[in-house]
Amino acid sequence: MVYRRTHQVVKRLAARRSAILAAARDAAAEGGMTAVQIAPVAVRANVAAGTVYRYFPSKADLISELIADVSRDELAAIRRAADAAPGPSSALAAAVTTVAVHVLSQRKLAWGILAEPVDVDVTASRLASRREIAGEIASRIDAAVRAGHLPAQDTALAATALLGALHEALVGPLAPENLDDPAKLREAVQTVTLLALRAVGVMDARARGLVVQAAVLPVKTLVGA
Amino acid sequence: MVYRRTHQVVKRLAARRSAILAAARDAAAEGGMTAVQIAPVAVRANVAAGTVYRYFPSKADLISELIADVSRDELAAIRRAADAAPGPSSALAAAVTTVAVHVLSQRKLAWGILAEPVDVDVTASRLASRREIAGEIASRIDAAVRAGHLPAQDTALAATALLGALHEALVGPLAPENLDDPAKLREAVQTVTLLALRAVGVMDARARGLVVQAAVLPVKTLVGA
DNA sequence: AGATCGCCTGAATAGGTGTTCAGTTCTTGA
DNA sequence: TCAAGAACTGAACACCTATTCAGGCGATCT
Repeated sequence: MVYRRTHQVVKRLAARRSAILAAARDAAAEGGMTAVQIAPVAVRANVAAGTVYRYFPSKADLISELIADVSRDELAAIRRAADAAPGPSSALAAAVTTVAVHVLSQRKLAWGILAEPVDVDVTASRLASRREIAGEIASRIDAAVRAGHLPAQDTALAATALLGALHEALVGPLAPENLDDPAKLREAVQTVTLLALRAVGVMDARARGLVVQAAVLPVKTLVGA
Repeated sequence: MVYRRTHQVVKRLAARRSAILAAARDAAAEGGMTAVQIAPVAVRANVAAGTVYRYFPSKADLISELIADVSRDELAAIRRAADAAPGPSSALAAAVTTVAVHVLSQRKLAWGILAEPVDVDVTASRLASRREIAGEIASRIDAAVRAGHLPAQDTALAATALLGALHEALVGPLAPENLDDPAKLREAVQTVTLLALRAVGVMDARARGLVVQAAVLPVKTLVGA
């Protein structure tokens, strides 16, 4: 054999793969999942349509991996924010705020990942994504319960409900329009975070305090970006 | 002219139209929106595929009307339940419980109406549906606020968030599995109702009372059906 | 009964996008 | 430089379902 995968080739292949995924992500961020079509994505990634199939068996696989990627980033951000908080309740508040800020800063992408109609089956991947995020939130709620800050409850169901509330309120079809204005955005984030905290049993007054604390870092991050 | 729409014909036309809509609804209830395809729906309704187009300009129109229909029923049920309640807070609890029970009793249909991918554009219709229901919930929250039972808040956003929480927790992909068991079902309804009430600022203890009260009628209705 | 008109039928059509594959280009090691 | 094999290309293909329409059928009124 006179052809072997040299290091250089391996690197180029990996780069192509990332380029295709990045192209898909960009397309989704701009035009939602509808815009993630093989031909356009190929153009963005500077390859031919057929090439995409050398890296992903099917469109479903491409999108699934896109979803997994975005989820991974999201999960990491949530953990980072929560771990930096001083206690279980603030950690929960930080986690919720992080989700809110993230979905708002990439609304089309978030909608695409979460709920937008796609012509291929990506249920499994979406399910996994939700499970990861919901699991993280659930364990934060759990920690707060164990610390005696919240009443005992079905934390899995609560986490799911919280995410549903955030998503629907912030990126769903009824989401407020002018969230491009940083002030409005901040307000929306705080409003839904407050709702979420109260939902799991944080007292109104205490919840308001947590919201303000939690809002400082993520919103700063977002507005700066 | 020797042919005029006689009463009998008008009635038959109306019946056909209803039959087609009913067929679409049945299909959606059984197999989700994916199952709402012109040919199968036509078969269910005992007409030819072409006939569907004598009643609905396009598949999008058919589905839009289906969505509107279901919404109308839903809204009526919510109003009925809320109006029968003794005060604004119970009315809100009743409204939320009604939504929960309804989506649970027709999960596939609800998922189809709300969020399932469809190959035609039904955004407008879905938006209208959500707006109606969210509006009703918002006005119930508003009434409770005005009565001094809840803190002042952005009621529109709160209503949207509540619906998102209910839907995600009860019919979303992470919804618990065995909700066919009436006991589990009742518990799930109560859990999410409790979350919802606390979210808008009802105190934990009071919320628990409202939940139990509100659960009596709708759950009985559901389990009986 | 029969002339007339509209409703119904269902096979054929249309359109759009994921997927394939024969041919071309590039990379490697001798 | 060159043989061998891999990767890439992009036009053609395949498939699926909404939509159409020419012809048949049935209803209406005189």
